[in-house]
Amino acid sequence: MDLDAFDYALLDAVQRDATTSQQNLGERVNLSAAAVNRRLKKMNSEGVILGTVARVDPVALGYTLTVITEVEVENERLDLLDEMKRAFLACPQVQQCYYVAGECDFLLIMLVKNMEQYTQLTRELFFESNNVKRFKTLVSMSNVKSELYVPVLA
Amino acid sequence: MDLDAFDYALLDAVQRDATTSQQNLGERVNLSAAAVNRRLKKMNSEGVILGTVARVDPVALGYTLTVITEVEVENERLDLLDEMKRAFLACPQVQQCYYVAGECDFLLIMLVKNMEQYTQLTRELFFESNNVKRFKTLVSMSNVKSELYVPVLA
DNA sequence: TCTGAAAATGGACCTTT
DNA sequence: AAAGGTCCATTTTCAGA
Repeated sequence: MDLDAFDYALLDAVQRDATTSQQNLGERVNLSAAAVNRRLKKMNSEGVILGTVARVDPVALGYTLTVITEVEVENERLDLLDEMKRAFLACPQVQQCYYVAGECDFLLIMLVKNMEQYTQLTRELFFESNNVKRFKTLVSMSNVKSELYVPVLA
Repeated sequence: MDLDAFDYALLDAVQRDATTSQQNLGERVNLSAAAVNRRLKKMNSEGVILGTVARVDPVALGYTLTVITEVEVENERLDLLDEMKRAFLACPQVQQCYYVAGECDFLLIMLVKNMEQYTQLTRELFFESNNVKRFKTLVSMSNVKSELYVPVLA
């Protein structure tokens, strides 16, 4: 799908605040509300817009700790890696998981309530997998920035 | 603010899909649409819900590379760290930034179109700062998971 | 919890390029 | 055809009784 300047402007706006009315969006980008509606609908169905979600404050739910874990695997056999990916995907405390090139293999960003919960999770995710050679834990002292905004300019 | 089981159910739902109507949400959690409206409004104003945003597919906008950078600083003076934080915050390609305890100091997750763009960004963000001792780059080969969902159960 | 007004969405239809 | 605009019906939101 190819996108024009109107689409870019809309993507920028809805990534910042998806509650803005189509009327209001239209006024900003110089388009009728109906045209905005059509474009958003299309970008949704084409998968440019993956979805619309509420962002929740982790602290309000007791998740005061962000932990970053670098995981090194024992064996890079595809079926073993897939099994690990599945386990990470299924774990709600894993917010993000990247499979990376280089010395470590997986990088996880986890949200936990306290260190005990993290310890428990390491047991389930790392020790029981039998394919983790070692892992390194980094604890976040401050979440300077945490968003999924995709730049539309530049 | 304290939250009950209804709030939890609502937070779970709107984090997955914020386009669901309050009517529909009410049916799922056994509450009238008006009650759902009041609760969501309250959680928004109290900051439990930080906002509602559209999630965009980075690839659709040409961002095919996710790069993770571990930054080690030269000097931990607060004003210097704040200046760095500000630079990271202001850079749209930096999706996430954590200030961490341990051997490295900042962990960044960046979205770039290609390696040239990354090289350019390292110049702006690291070399020009004069406070970066060294940095290590990890390239993501697959984004196994990438969301900001906060678990409501467990 | 119910009711109702105001707002928002999304389709139909016509016009322009 | 493809995309915009206007109009209109339906749905949704949200406040007051």
